Amino acid sequence: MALPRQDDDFPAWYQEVVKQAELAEPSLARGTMVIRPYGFAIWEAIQRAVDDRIKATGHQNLYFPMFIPYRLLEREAEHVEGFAPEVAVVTHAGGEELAEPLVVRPTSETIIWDTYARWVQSYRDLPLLYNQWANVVRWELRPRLFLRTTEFLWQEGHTAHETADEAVEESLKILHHVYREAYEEVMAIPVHAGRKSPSERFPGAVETYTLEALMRDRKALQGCTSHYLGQNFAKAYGVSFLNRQGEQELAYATSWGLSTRAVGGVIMTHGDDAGLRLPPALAPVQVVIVPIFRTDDERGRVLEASRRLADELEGLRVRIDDRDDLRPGFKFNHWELRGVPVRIELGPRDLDAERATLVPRLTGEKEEVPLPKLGDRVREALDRSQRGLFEDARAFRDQHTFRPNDLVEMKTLLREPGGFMLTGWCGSEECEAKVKEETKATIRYLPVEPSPPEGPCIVCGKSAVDEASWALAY
RNA sequence: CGGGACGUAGCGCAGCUUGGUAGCGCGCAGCGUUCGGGACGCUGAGGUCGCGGGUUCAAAUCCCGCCGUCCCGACCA
Repeated sequence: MALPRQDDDFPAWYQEVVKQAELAEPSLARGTMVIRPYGFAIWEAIQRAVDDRIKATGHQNLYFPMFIPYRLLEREAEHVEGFAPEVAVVTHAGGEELAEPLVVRPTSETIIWDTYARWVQSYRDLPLLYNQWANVVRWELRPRLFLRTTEFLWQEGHTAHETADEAVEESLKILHHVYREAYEEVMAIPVHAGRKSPSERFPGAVETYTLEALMRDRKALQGCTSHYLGQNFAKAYGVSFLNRQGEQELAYATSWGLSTRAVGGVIMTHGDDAGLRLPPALAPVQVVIVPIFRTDDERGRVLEASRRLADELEGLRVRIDDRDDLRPGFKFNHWELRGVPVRIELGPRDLDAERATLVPRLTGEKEEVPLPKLGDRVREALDRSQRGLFEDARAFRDQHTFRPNDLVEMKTLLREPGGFMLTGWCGSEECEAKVKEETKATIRYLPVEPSPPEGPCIVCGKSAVDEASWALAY
């Protein structure tokens, strides 16, 4: 019943919230999950936020199949090397062994670029600005609900461009105007936009951009990726076009994705010991009205007033919890666990005084509001919750961002209190690997534009080429 | 895949050492009393004891094999 405390056991807290709030549960095949209606509603709200912005930036949705001939995967060397270990392969179907095995897509660059080859002949055919909502499968070793499941839902955008500049611009546009906005304005999760180090890059990418957020256990979560793929996939799959100079040229690619992992980010960014705290823009239920009564007479009065109130809150997602068999205290806990931003208590005492009791999930403080003012106050409380969750998360993140002077200090800070560590980095993979070996921290992001910081590499002491942000990560 | 823990009712667990009628709490159903921070009483339903094999008159319990889950590590959106 009671949740484990976050400070005592964060992973146990997380699992219990997901289960008790009825977001999702593990299913039969290892690492798969059933997303329950309440959890799926949160995902749908994220989808809407992302999809609207994808379309607003000029993209169209389409759909590619989930089965990809194995040989297609093999054409891009880096790509196959990166994904082969975690790919599920179908060898039998229709009661027979297949002449050619099919992979269940771990991502769709291969089939999409193989198709694009037939769609692109001229610079006039470019750009292709397409996105698909799909499920993908990656055979992960250690699954975790929402954060890392064998099958997950996501969108993957795949664009083809005439020039490298245009493709780079596209991948950054998506990062900032689609993903960052969805994260910060809708999910109320503050993020750092950055660039991945070569060792953390997507297999086959020239550059991988990322949004990184800090969870309440002080571990970082990668919120999405946006890749500039250069001409690698065009070359592997033969996507060439006649350019403005009349020469054959390979198209420039981007791909970018945001997955159901984002739901996990919402849980771990905002949740507290009482359960979820959902930003109103995302909350399947924004306002819950809990009627309080003893006698049948009171029940009639209070329920009627509740319905009137719900009507007045038109346009908001309002729910009246009129279950007869449960007492108010139980309902309070029930909806707090589910993160509903605003609760309104309505009982005989309130009605007699022509007021209602309003309780924002953000603060938990009860406020008595005269009925005529309630509509305005509810909307105000929702606005305040949306902003408050974001501000809280940002303050938490900033309080957990440090600039250690040496590796020893960084190691100490990573352990307690934890968070993002900003340091100079010389750019060598050896130094990166050494930090990982000694602290388990990895480079979460580098600035989008490389800008050598003052001071040396925290590992080797040579001059730094980049400011790296290190953290323990999911 | 390596190290550790664990699989018994929907959930959490006891029972196993020393083989012999499968139990407790929560939840669930019915009825009644309750109702402003996780109510209570009575009655009741619910079990291939993870799966397969072995030992035995008899296996949740002992033996062998397998499967799965969780935690820690390597891989990762």
